[in-house]
Amino acid sequence: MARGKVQMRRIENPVHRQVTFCKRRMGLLKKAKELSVLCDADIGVIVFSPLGKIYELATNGNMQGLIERYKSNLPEAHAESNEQNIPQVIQQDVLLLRQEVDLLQNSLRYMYGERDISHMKLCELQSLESNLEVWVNNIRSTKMQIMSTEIEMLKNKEGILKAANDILQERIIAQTSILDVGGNMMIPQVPFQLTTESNYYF
Amino acid sequence: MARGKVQMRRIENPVHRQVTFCKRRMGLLKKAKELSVLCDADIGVIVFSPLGKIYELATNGNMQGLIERYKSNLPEAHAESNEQNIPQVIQQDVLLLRQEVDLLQNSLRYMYGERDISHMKLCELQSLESNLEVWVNNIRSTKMQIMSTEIEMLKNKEGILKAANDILQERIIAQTSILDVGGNMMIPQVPFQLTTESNYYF
DNA sequence: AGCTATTCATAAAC
DNA sequence: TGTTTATGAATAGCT
Repeated sequence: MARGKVQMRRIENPVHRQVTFCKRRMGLLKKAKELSVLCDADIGVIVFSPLGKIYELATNGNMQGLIERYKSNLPEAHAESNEQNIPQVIQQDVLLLRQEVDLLQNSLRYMYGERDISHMKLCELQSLESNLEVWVNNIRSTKMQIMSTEIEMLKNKEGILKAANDILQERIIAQTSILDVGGNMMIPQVPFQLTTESNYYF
Repeated sequence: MARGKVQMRRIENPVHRQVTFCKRRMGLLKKAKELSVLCDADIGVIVFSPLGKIYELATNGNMQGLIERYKSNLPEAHAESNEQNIPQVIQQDVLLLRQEVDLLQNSLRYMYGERDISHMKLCELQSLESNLEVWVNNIRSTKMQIMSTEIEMLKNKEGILKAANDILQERIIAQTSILDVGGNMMIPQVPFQLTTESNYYF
């Protein structure tokens, strides 16, 4: 409700969620007290945190009595055991999650493939296009960074291998001269190539 | 809370009290629902009106279960009873759907605002970039279509105006010749230009 | 935990 | 009760 409208869905960031839980829980209990005082009503509020901790408010100071009063005035629809009700609750959860999945898939479909932009106005398309261009540019520069790192690494590797190669060549030449005393075995003209051109990612 | 600060005491005027009760009760239940959704909490609210009427909200859809859980006051009780009573198939469904939702939300997060692409792999960026390019191209061709239509329309308008212009010029010339009998008033060399270049949208 | 810029809730009036 | 409006409250995002 401040600094931006909040979406009515579970807050994914656990820190934000905890902070919001704390703040809004206080707000809720305050509102309940106010309603009770202003309108002379008895109110009970029970809050289970996601971790199972209980916060409660009973404006008459007695939650048990309030619950008894509630039960005694209950329409008998709720009186049955909860063993049948819980699966219903879960079924509701499943239904909600399915809807959520549908919604998200639709959004993604819009973002990726099936973009029915035919109904958009020219200025909206203009704005969309430039936003996407900024985005693509960000992606390109990130790609460039990654590739630069890769190239740097490969160059280092190449240097190391070249040095090793040189050393090995000298060693081979030395050994050849020793073994070749009195003989005429050829010294290899082409050294063992341990390095190749770097593979760029295009 | 509006049109003057409200005193935190029982509202004496019965009409005002009833109106406030109705409004604030709705607000309280709304707040409870919001807290439940945003912070993944189970909440129960019971309100007894001054006349004894009951209003209730149980965010898990089952006030009885919530009261049981409250009475037992055992944070584990809820989870245990769930695991005992709910078929594992359903639990798996819920788990899978939750994972699906997470996955989709992550994808959307990429697509929309939080474009922290620094952790993405090169191939992912590659794919993202080409998707966006396709998208931008779609937008451009849609823009072109819109602009073509606009240009066509403007050209038509131009033609109509030019024709009107011609007619008006002829009429003016005719009138001038009539009025100019015996006089030497100048015939306008530059006709009234009713057309201009089309305004393109660049 | 405290501070604002915002959004939200709602008292009053109809 | 539903709607509108002016205003006080709640609170999201930061620090």
